[in-house]
Amino acid sequence: MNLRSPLMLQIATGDPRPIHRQIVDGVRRLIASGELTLGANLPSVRGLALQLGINPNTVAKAYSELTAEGWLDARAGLGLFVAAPRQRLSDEERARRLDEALTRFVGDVIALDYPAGVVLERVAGELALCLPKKTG
Amino acid sequence: MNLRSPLMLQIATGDPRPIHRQIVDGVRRLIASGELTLGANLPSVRGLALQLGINPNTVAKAYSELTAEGWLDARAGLGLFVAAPRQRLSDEERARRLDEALTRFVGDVIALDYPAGVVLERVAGELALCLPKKTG
Amino acid sequence: MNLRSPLMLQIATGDPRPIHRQIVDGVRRLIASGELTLGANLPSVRGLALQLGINPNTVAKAYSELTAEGWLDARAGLGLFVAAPRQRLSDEERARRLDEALTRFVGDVIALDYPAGVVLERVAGELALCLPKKTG
Amino acid sequence: MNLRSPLMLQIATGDPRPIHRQIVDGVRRLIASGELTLGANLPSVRGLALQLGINPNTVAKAYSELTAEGWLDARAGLGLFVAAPRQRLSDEERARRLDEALTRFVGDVIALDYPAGVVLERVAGELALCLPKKTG
DNA sequence: GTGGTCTAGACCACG
DNA sequence: GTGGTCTAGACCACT
Repeated sequence: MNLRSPLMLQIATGDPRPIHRQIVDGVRRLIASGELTLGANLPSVRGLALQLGINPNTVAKAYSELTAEGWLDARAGLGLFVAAPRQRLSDEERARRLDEALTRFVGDVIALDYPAGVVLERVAGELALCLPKKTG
Repeated sequence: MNLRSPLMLQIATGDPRPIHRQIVDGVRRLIASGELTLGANLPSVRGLALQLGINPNTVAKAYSELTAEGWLDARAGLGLFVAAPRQRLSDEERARRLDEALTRFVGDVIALDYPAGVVLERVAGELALCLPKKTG
Repeated sequence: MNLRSPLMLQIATGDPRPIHRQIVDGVRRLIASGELTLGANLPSVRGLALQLGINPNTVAKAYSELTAEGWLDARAGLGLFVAAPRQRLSDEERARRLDEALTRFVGDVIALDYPAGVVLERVAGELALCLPKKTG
Repeated sequence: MNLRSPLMLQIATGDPRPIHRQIVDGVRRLIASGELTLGANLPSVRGLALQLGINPNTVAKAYSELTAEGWLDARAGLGLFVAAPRQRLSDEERARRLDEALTRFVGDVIALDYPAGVVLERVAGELALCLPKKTG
């Protein structure tokens, strides 16, 4: 994998999430799915901002969140790198966040009146895209 | 279950969702799960506000969203009632919203580093709680 | 037409509709008639409140309804924009709402004792103003 | 036409209009369509309340509105009768109300994205049910 | 009593 | 600056 290649990220203007959130989610996804591996060098703040056509401050905010959460390591003068996996959150916190995401997701999906089987298949499909290397 | 009984709803201060959103999600869930059936009378705006320790306007906002979405009927002077179920959204809109919810959910959950199987089990469990009529 | 220009909206104090409803109807009309096109930037919540001499919360309520119905996209820090058109309601729901609007309209108009021809002409005229793309 | 026959009126619980408003609209419609002619005797307050399964106060309120607007004459001890047609509202007031009804109707209908022709046909059909005897 | 509307003013997150 | 949320308190129409 070559360093400094453009991230496979896209900002969707229709997406209700704030831009920096889309970046954070996207990078976490790329790391979780293995497309960004340990030590990979991320685009610079200015580079990614240029690539996505957004304000560098927005990228900086996203990177700083990812660093705070332990996904990235910032090395002054060199850039940002995918950090070694470690227990980034306490088990309590992880469980709490899973509950929250579940509640929100189910609340949204119930309104759509899909059969449970269909929803489960879609969830499984999406997870398979992102998590196989962690569980296989 | 007697009418006007307190709703099985709780507001979590740690939850990032705004309060009125938590109420909307919760009521939709109670309706979908069958705990609130057609014609059931909901707690009054002021009553629920008192029960939850929040401002009546916040409850009114939640109830008004539920009414706009067709889940509740409001009758001034009488109260709020669970409305007759009907297909409110087009198929395309439903599919679009499912995609949106999926993307958001997976984005949230990936960061937690749970095995896909665990997540799927939890989703299945939550759906089973809410959609008993659909799966039984 | 330059962005952020004042909306061609007026609040009629004699109108029995609540203010936020008049705004919702007015904006939907401007969108349907093509005076507000895809991506157009609407006046800010505070700006429109100032223009109309009403409380910003009232404007926010109207904008929030329009966003919930899919007419507008809101981006915090950026503003509100006309959303891409899509089929949001099922055919049955649309038919139900047309029936409801018809019943109400005819109920209101009968009391006025106008000849049917006059009423029809007026309706046709109003529709022609709003749906030029559909009729031209 | 026999006196004191039940009115062809129905109260729809799903209808967002308050009950007394549904009665007022319904009676005006029956008068306008000719189903209730000059001098016809209306059901008593208690009788109509019983027929519709609602509170007599609600019926009384509706009848009092109709009397105030000049549609009915109340004759103490005898009951209520359809009043002789006279100019009940000023031309200005009638025009204002027509405008209001039009604006509301068009605002509601635009959101449904029906072709103008379809809407016009439906309006014409509804009006034909109520107004032919006035215009033919 | 009920729901609905409006105002006023505060605070937050976003860009 | 932007939109979004929440509180507080007033007033209205309906039953």
